[in-house]
Amino acid sequence: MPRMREAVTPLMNRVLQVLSSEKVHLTAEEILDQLDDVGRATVYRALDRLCEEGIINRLSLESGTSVYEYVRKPHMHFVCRKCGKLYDIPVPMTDILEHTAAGSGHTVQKIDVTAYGICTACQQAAQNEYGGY
Amino acid sequence: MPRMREAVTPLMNRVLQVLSSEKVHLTAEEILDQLDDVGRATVYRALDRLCEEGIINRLSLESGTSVYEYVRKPHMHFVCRKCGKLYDIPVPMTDILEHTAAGSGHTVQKIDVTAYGICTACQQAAQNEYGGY
DNA sequence: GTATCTGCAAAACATTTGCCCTTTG
DNA sequence: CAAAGGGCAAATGTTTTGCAGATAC
Repeated sequence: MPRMREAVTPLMNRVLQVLSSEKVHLTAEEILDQLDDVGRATVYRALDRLCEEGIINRLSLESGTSVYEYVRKPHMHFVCRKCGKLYDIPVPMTDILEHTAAGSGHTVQKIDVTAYGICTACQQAAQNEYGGY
Repeated sequence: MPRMREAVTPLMNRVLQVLSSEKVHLTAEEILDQLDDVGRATVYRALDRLCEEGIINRLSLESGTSVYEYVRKPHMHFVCRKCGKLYDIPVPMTDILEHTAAGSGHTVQKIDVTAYGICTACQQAAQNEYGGY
């Protein structure tokens, strides 16, 4: 009988384990660093398939890199343009947005809401640097 | 007297002219194609500065490329994962999202709302291909 | 034994950098 | 002439492709 494609391969599981660690959002490179016997291509392939399966979520940031996170409750992201840190922010009306997009007749598979700006921490740092006396 | 930086350089103007053409969303490559006496780096620099000035908007798509558009009324985007086409969709509650993000104390400079899925055109094409009789 | 999973190295792609020449106030 | 704009080629960084070996049904 013909072989069939695994839903989740051993390597996909190892990637998921890395994604369960302290840091919630990881780049492909960060995941690679924690799996040093594994090749680049393999990690990228695993990430692609985990996205297809809907287990993880890829965020494409304006910096040009992508970060990956487990799929959880809908939420939006805030990216600090100074320090690059990514914050999760709960967003209550994903369903409204989904409805809006679906209203055009398109089939919506995913919605990204991402804000960019300067985070509280960087604002305070700037304050201490220039505002001190 | 010391020279000072132009707000909008001649080249930035040429880029804006290209962006005023039929197609609303253009990649850097598409803009380059229409300005064939201009170097890559120059176009990218102009695009960066136009973004800084708040005249145009950079969209970072999950395909890894960016597209640029004139800044207009707030709206969201729908990207078809099959044909890659980008649709504009009016979105009424950008202010709510902005407020949500600002609630965390961060300074919000920009909000991206992008949906991904299969567009009406591609759905119909698939229908005709497999559903015909 | 055939399709899947994986590794490695090279390729591809988008964007940025460094350097040099030109222009302008 | 000092700073800014622009061109070119090379570098950078991220992701993908091609190919070969191992594995599982």
